Amino acid sequence: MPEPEPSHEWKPYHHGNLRAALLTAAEQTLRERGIGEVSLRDLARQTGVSHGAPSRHFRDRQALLDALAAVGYARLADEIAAATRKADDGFEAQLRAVAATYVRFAVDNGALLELMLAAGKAEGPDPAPEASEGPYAILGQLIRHGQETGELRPGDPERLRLIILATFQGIAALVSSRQVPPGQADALISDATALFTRS
Amino acid sequence: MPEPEPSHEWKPYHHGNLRAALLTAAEQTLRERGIGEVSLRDLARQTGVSHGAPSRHFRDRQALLDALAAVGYARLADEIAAATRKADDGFEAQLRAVAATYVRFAVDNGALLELMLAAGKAEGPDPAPEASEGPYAILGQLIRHGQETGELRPGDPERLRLIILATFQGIAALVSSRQVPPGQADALISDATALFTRS
DNA sequence: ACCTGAACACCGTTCAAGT
DNA sequence: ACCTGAACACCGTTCAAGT
Repeated sequence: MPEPEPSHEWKPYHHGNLRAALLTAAEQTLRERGIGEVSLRDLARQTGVSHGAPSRHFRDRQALLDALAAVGYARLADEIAAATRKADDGFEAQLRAVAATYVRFAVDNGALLELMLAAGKAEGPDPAPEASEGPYAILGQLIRHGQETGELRPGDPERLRLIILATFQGIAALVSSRQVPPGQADALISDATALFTRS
Repeated sequence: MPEPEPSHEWKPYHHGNLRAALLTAAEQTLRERGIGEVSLRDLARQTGVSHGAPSRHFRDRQALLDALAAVGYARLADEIAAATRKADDGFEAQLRAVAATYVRFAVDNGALLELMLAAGKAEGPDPAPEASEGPYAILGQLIRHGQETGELRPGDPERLRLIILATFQGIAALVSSRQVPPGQADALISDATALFTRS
């Protein structure tokens, strides 16, 4: 007896969306086994498709990794936006919340974050969002607001943004590379934040 | 006519030191073509040796990369030590010199530094030196000295060390990942240093 | 349009064998 | 002690061919 007819005309062989399935599998492999273990052939096996199929959706391995990095940036931006909305009890608390979110993301998604930062160094198009959007834009807005209300020290806001970003990113890197235990992160973030707000 | 006798008894087949030759070739390949292109087989070809030979000196590919990271840490420590010796015109200048050296190292040896930082996350033994030695020790000494003479703000020296280290490392990461043009690094370093020294 | 499957040129790792 | 060379199980990428 025949299979029930698929709802309509063309239907992908195995997936409604092989592309999405590959990305999901890739992120899981990245998390569990590290970037070196992410191979197109293995992802094809995991999603039940022949080893040549992924090339329809990603020109090569790097294209898949770039797409994964873009997913990571979108998620980080969401998390930071959510954290700032939650911490509405003052400017310094919001700044701390941004940092804490960044550090937590770095700890929970170490390999993914590494991929996101490394993608910027390659030749191809950078999957990182522009400074005007994504996770960094929120920090920029926060800094301008803090300077307007006098809760943040004065000075070139762009340079201040970069220093704050560098410090938070550096703390995240120290925690993520286990040079600093995660439990110490909050104290470090508080110290650093106080450094910036204290005029 | 016979080859001139080698000076004495045993002589390695092709090298006085295959290990060193492999590391040199690896660093060059790392710099010119990126970490993904560093393969044991290719290094064996470059050094004129069979593809199985490297395993006598490095158990596997990761062991070679770890050794390369250790070389990097040693060189970074040397450069930072040299920079602080040179900049003997006051505490703040020394602190700036350390940061500038770190950033320059990151720009000149991007892939190597990435390797150094990534090695800490793997399972095996970390090639990074202890906090009591290597590049980070110099920063610790500098900070203690700065606090004693009152040129650096007071506070837990270990936490201050970590924040300063994080900030410098973060600036280096921003420059290295091209989120900040190299020409802007010095201004950023000066701003950050002033933030730390100004009580 | 989307996927298959063979083909090619690469890997890392292991291991008996040579010197 | 140190290296060779074959063997094995993997890769990424390409491309004619199928549905």
